[in-house]
Amino acid sequence: LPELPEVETVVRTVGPFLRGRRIESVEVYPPFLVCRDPDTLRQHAPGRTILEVRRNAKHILVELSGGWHLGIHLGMTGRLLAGGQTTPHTRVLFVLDRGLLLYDDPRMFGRVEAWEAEPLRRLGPDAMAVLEDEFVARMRARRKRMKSLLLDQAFVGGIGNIYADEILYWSGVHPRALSCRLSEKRARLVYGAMKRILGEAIDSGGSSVSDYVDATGQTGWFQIQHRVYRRTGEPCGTCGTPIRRILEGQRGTHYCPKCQRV
DNA sequence: CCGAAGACCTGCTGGC
DNA sequence: TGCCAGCAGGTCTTCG
Repeated sequence: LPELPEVETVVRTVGPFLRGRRIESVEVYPPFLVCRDPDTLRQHAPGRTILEVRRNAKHILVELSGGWHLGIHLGMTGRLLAGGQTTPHTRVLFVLDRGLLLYDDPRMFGRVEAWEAEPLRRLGPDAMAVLEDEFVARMRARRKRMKSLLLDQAFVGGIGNIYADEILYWSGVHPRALSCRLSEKRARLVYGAMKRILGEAIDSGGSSVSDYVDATGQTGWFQIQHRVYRRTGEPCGTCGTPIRRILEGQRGTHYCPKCQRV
């Protein structure tokens, strides 16, 4: 469930439960794809206190006492659960001084790792934090198809396949439009759509889970009404033209051929 | 620089 | 009803 709004919801939901907790022990389960270095995690996480839980783009950073960090990425199907029962998909289990923290992930594309220093990543500015002028300037300086650019985490961090399609729909931009060809005005529309759509998704996820510690954001996630994503053949909500599906950068891409002509 | 293709995985669904 | 290709919210590497 993991694009920026879902990760933000997880952090807001699970963060308050974790803050101040002490990690007593860690269990890592084979085949060690999610946690590829179980020894480091088992050696350095127990005994430390969780100071802070933060989000950067789609990454969750858990700040531990003594300068260590947990880096968590949910991949495609990862879930971070406070409390609850282990499942056949539980890959990492943290025993806390009060309660449990589970990382579940059927497809195992996610990652749970321990780092001594804060990990450096080839990551652009966070999509909710980037300033408009910077976003617009960098977009127009690149020559790349808009769908691929929005998905490029080194350009801006946090946008995934669903929100990329929705952002382009709301700003009237064709997924294959070249970023350098957008007018400044149009680029600002893309920025505005990005902030509005991600912000609404965060509000929706956050409001529906409030203080519910063992939720992961799913509840908020499914309340969101997509206008083009996975609506191939359905009439566009604006003009009625059937939504089209193409492949762009190996990702399923949905758009309205009439409303998105830029 | 760019884009395409394949790899990494399991699980659900849509069409026959 | 049952089966299987195709597809899935992400990223990484290799190759042309």
